[in-house]
Amino acid sequence: MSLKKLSEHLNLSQTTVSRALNGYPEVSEKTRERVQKAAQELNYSPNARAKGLATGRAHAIGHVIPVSTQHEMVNPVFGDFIAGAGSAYSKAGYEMMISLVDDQQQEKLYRDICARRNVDGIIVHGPTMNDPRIGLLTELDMPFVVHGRASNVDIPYSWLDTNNSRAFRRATDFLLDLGHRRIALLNGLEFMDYAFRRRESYASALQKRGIALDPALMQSTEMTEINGFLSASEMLSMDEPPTAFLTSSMITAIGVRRAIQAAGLEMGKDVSVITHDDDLGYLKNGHDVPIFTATRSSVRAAGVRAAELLLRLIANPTTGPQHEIIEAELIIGTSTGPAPQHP
Amino acid sequence: MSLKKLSEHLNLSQTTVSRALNGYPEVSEKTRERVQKAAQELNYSPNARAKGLATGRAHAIGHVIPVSTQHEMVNPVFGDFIAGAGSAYSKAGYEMMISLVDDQQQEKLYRDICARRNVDGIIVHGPTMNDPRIGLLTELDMPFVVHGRASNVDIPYSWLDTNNSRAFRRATDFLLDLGHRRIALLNGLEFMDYAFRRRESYASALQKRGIALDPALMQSTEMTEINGFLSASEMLSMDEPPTAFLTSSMITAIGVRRAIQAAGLEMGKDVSVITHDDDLGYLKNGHDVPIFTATRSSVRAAGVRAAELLLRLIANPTTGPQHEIIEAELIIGTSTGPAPQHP
DNA sequence: AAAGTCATTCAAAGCGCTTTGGAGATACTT
DNA sequence: AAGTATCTCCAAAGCGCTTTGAATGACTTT
Repeated sequence: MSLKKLSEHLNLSQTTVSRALNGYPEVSEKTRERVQKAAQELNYSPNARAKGLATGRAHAIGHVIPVSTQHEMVNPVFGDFIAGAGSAYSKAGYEMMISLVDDQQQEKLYRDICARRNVDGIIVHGPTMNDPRIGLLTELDMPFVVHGRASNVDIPYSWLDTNNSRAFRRATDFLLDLGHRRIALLNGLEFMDYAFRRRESYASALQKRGIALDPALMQSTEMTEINGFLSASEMLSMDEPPTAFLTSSMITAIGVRRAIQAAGLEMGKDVSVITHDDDLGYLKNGHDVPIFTATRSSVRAAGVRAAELLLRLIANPTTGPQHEIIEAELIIGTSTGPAPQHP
Repeated sequence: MSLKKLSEHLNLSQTTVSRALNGYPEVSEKTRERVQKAAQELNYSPNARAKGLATGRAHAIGHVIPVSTQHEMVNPVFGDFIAGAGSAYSKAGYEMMISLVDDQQQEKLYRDICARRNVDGIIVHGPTMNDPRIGLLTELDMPFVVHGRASNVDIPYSWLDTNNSRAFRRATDFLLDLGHRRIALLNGLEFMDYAFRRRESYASALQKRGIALDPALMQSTEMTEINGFLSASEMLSMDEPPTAFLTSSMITAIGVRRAIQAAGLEMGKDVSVITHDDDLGYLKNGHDVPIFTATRSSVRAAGVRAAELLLRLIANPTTGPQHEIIEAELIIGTSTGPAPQHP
């Protein structure tokens, strides 16, 4: 069913039918209703490509997901972020276009996407320090919003980020207040900007209390259950093991819990654990009482807001770069307790 | 940079430039090289919408993800499936278009997608029994591949599925061979076809050995850590608790492990656990030795193969429906052992 | 030398929509 | 009654590409 056929069927011009369906005022209400009814009945939906060509807008947003070739791993938060963003898009009548790209050929892919013009904007995932994509997209004049931030990038750009610094400072302080002095950090890969920020604020919180950093208590790996288990097991078998762990994801924390139990210790009593919790749908942190004390920030909500921000940016191209920061809540679970007293 | 500008720049017609870039033979090699060089330098990529309009092909595949409004949850395997499919698409020069839809308005969305013509094919996720989408897409004449199968749908259609029946029969038999008689099943929601199949084969394996089904040992929930923990805790406190668990996902199994430990029991000795393992990137089942005995089948690989199958279907529209079945491997970890002997 | 082939190239139509710049009909002024 | 404003509606151009059908010139063939 094309506009042409529909208009012939109605004995109207394509102009009138188009205007009737798109809500223009130069059409009588009677005609509009007649047109809408027929469109419904004949299941007419305008051809998106033709519409895009004519209007110059694709009504689609691109998400470019970096896939490191070494790890062949997709960040597990990605599914929830997409779910959030997707719901915002469908409300606004936008499509979501996803491209995977390995780190090598980022620039080419971004250039292609922009040249091909089948998205009106881009969400940049997984920013790193000095991320080159920000300069590139600015130069290519493509609206974009970064999920996260990129330290050391000094041109202005739009972003939406969890306040990782604040969250990890609070978490570290919380453990310090409980008397912990040997606090381990199981961080994500630190070329990722958020991981870099988390380490910085962990470090500064310790130093503010005059506690020297111990590199043996700081790990930076992919955030998997196994890595949490391995790192924690190793640290727990040290001469002076940590009394608390600060981890970057629920999955890592689950690995830490396993290591604690394997070492014959009790979580929340012998060893405390705080984790960041992205509030993933399939990985709820307990039901009534949270299991892990955690800094919680819904990545799904972040997806919604990032999408909305980008859509606003596209609608009003003159407004400059926008920022949004999301504060994580510190929720108290059963995984933390006072540092054990040594005789 | 448009074709028109490029051709003016080269003093050639649009026809010739288009043909040169698309590999048609009616162009001299010298001209072709000149055109390709200029296109490269000026960073020309044809406008995807215009190309699509002219050729009638979108060079994009749609993935429609069901999001149950009650649960607001995205299946965690989705990220890995997409990663697999996406890599196949980018190799073939296709885009991936993702739509989220809540169960209510499925039909309308599918009709719209087909009418709007901005995808050349669709991957159907999460088939249920009697899934109405299969009939609908067949009627709308849109190429599609189902990830999974739909029992009770009798029209032919293309699908790719893990052999869930075989996997769960083997897993159940494995536990039976170890002497277990009270085997619990923590299944996914059973309106999903794969969950239905899994239960059927679990049940038939038990019955084949003359063991009556105990409804108290069969749960069907969303596959979360919490649900695994809650179901297992409840069952372990029964008068006659199960000596083994069969779970539908690693995440559930992790919850079961927690319940076992919380009950003061040892996994692999007091209680055995077998799980299905989708081989997700961020949830590896151990490193050298698997933690859980599991039926393993990479959902990422399934994504690659489903995408390839659909692309083949689109390229050769005359071939009838195609099927692909993926066998899960049974891998032995430390979570299983002989049934404990009661005095 | 005329006719036929072949290799290159081009002008123009068409994909399905939006949008510009009227045109015709009706209602309102004076 | 003519003049003007207001409603409705339409024909046609244009978005950036592919593709058809034809033209051009060089080279063979008769």
